[in-house]
Amino acid sequence: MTDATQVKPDAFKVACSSCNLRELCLPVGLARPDLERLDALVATRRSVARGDMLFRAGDAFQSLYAVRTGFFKTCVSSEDGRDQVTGFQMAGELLGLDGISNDRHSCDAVALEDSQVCIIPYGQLESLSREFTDLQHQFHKIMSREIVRDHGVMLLLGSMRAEERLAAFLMNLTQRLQARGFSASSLILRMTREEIGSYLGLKLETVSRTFSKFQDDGLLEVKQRHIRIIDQDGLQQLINGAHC
Amino acid sequence: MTDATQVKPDAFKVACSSCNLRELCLPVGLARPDLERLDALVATRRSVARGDMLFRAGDAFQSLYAVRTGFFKTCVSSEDGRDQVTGFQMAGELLGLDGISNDRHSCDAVALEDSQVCIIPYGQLESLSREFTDLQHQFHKIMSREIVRDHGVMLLLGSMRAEERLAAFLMNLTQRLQARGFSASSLILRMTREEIGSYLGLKLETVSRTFSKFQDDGLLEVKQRHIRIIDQDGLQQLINGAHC
DNA sequence: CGCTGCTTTGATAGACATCAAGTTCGGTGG
DNA sequence: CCACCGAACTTGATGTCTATCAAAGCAGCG
Repeated sequence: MTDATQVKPDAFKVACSSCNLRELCLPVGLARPDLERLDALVATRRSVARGDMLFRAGDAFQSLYAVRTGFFKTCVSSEDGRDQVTGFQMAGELLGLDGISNDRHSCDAVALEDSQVCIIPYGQLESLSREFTDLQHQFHKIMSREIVRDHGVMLLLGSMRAEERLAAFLMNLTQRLQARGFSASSLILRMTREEIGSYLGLKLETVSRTFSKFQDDGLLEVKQRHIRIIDQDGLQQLINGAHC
Repeated sequence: MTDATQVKPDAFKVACSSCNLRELCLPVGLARPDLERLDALVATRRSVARGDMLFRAGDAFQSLYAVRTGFFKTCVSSEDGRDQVTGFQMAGELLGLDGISNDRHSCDAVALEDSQVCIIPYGQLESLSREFTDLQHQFHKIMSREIVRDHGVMLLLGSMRAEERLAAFLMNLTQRLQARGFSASSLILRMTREEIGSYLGLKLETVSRTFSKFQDDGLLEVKQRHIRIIDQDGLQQLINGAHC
């Protein structure tokens, strides 16, 4: 499908300063001058076809990537073939922070639909954030937020049951979609049941069964990957331990 | 026990530049001039008695903390009383990175034995790392390493069985202890079975049973919190999926 | 010396995994 | 345009692992 020689970044660009994601992405809260310097830094974009990898574990780390359009998953795997989805990323979210620690990426980033990312050369980002306090601080916040998010996932994996996990997952997804102007009640999943299961520490059959149960309980309407949320409060109660 | 009025940081200090943890802590790889500036920044220390909290979720975020002596756990909890240990920290490791995202800490840090931490005022660290490229880069590496570590825990929680989890936990602990000059084969656990269980997504009884099984299988000698590792390779094989 | 908190161990139950068919859907080629 | 194919999904039957409930043992400390 995609021509392998066509690896060159997309020519045309949209500056951060005029990007409609600037309130969700790296530039949050930056003033004019900072923003214009950031424009110069984030000069190139790259398209990633559905199923292709943006980077993979072991690749040399050069840049961070901001999702401009589309949807990604990241997965780590252990020496024996165990595999774990560590996150799903949508527009405005950053990919590649794992690479800083070692100068090598430690996970794979796979596009779950045809996507576009902005390339943020890491060395230049470090330089620029030595100049601009706000950018520096914003970048630190993003890394810290990732740590906090991961702790939330650990809580989920360590202490929740299947229904709670799936409910939490759906609430998180819709929340993020809503922040991007999408409906709070209707969504299309970009990932398979197996990928959801991997993320949530469940088998795909359990994910499927739990979707069915939610439908039976009148919480959702499920048609394959089309989900309509009927009872948001009900889902929230599930997360808040409405068991025992 | 500890006098509540005695909250003032410990007066006497040991400079980063002459600290025996400098190869494990924030100063890794820093040259003389950077190191001396860091000395000025990390001026104060604080003692935390066993069972006391260094900070708790919701506290205003001011500083990072480097463990100088002792042992900590960090835990997050959800609105309903669910609780999850997200990590154990020993000498040279940093605490408080979660706080950057929100200007509030999002987890509790509890001393598991009488401990001492070096206080790293965060605002000053940001200033200094605008001046010193190496310090900036080192700090970013530490945050990134935390993210990578968390992904490893997600893999553990999402895809490993009880024996594998405990084996991985023990191997990780001994590795870190060894890097600090302790024996690779003999250790004293600073945490309860319940805390280990919380971290590993298991109940305390399961942790206890698994210890017993490891002992029966000749992998360990377990006497309460005293652990002697007899068959390191055996443990490693367990982690690498020696099941099925 | 007797608490109290931590740990071990046993018996049972429950949640999720596994194995095994079917079903739906989207894409492809005739 | 329709039929077919394969991937993804659903659903059922069964099994395994871990949680839960319960009781007893151990160890450190006042």
